[in-house]
Amino acid sequence: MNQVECVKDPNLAIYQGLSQADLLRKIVIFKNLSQKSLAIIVQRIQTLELKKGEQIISETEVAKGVYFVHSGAVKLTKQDESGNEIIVCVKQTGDVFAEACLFTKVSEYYPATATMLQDGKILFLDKQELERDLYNFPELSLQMISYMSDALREMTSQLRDVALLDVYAKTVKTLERLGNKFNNGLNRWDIEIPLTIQEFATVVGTTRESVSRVFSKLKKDGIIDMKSRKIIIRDWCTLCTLLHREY
Amino acid sequence: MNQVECVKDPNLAIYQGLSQADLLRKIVIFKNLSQKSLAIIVQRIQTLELKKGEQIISETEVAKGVYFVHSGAVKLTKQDESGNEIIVCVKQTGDVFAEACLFTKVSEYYPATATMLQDGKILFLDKQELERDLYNFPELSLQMISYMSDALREMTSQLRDVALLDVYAKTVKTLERLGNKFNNGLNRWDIEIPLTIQEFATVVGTTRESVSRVFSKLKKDGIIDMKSRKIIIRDWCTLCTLLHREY
DNA sequence: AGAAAAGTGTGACCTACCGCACATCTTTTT
DNA sequence: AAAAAGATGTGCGGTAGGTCACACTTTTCT
Repeated sequence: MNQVECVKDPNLAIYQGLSQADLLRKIVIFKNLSQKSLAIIVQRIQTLELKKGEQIISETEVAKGVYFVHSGAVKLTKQDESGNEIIVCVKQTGDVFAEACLFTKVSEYYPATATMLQDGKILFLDKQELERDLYNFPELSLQMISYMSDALREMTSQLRDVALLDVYAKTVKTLERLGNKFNNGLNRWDIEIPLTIQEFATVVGTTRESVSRVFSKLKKDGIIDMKSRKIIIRDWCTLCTLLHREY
Repeated sequence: MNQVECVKDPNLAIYQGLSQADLLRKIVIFKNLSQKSLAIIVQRIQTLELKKGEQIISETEVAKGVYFVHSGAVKLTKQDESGNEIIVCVKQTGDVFAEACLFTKVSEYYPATATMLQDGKILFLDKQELERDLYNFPELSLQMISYMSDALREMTSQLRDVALLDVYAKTVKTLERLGNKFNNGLNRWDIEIPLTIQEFATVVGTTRESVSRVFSKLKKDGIIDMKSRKIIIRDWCTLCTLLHREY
């Protein structure tokens, strides 16, 4: 684990078979795969170094493969006809995205647009090659099914929240959800979410202004804070009580 | 809110031996499985005959297995704390549900509540047994991944619609979506959707009254109709143009 | 068939929140 | 360091759509 973080020159990793296997270990669905199986897959992986704001894939583009977040964070967005945007999901180190393009017909588009929220490394694997790997390594298939189970489950909860809750409740819930996701170091204090209020609003499914108003209150209570275009959760404990206390 | 009168009788499970292999062929993920593999799985399948309105699983219940719709239709719902309900998804002949419980920890709940919309046969397979089958039959895993891909993709679109569209647009889109789903016989005319307006409203994520108002217009234009607590789409072609014409 | 239960249609409020406007604050660029 | 670009805070209508109320229709039950 420490070795992974020690890679100084990213380009070096691309040519060193072994160290790239370590890159893959960061991805949940590869974590428990045997060294042998991994070695085979590694050869086909492409690594992309991307900067904040750069677009990885677009929902208007034919799906070519599946992506993995090695480092940094990624937002997945969808638009309606009039250009309004919603962030469907935020992906983080270890996550997979565009997995919904697997086993679809070749002309199918990507399910969403993906954009970097922070600088980071993204791994790419061609659709057909991953499909073959899934066939050859049953453990990998199971991991994938497990991962998709979680994704589906989370998405149904999100759908319920978006449809039923008011802006205040949705905002707090989204803070909890993303807070959990970005609580890397297990430090319960000062969790950073790399989103602006504008972006956060599109996760919640509301307007910038509405979120801003809710945030004003939360800031006053010392629960959250903002610094350099990130949201910082200062008081996780209180945050989690907001919705559960009786009215 | 309105509690469902649940008559769940496990004794209704019928074991029908070999002819059950044919039952399984109706399910998308089993369709292309070899006769041999299928024969093994069949032995563990349980069949439930259920009536309209009967509850199959609840989101407050520990997940025991995965279900398949042999006939009839099923709604999957979630509730928030105050009892408001949303229909997350409607499942039909060939579909799978509760698949999100695969490979989760044993104490995990079902992701949603499932209730019959029409009389029908539901097949059940124990979670652990299906997990083992997935490991043993790679083709089955691939089918499952493919199915979950579609589910994920559809869900992201639905999330976008719920968050961004107004009631009119959401209603029409939902009619299109469900129309496609229930257009069994490929007859483009008179597609029946086995939902009341009340239920339909919870799919759309709005109130009964709002849907009723939109439906009034659509009925006046001869696009839809209602008969015996079903929605009937009379003019599919016009329905599909409603949202796409310029304003 | 008749009663009870469930679902529907529509008008009249009422309110949450969207959209606009504009000032202010923060970050990036040059 | 100044300028430009971007993000945020907040007041103020306007309105889509939620809520309530009640009459009416359709389905189910006995």
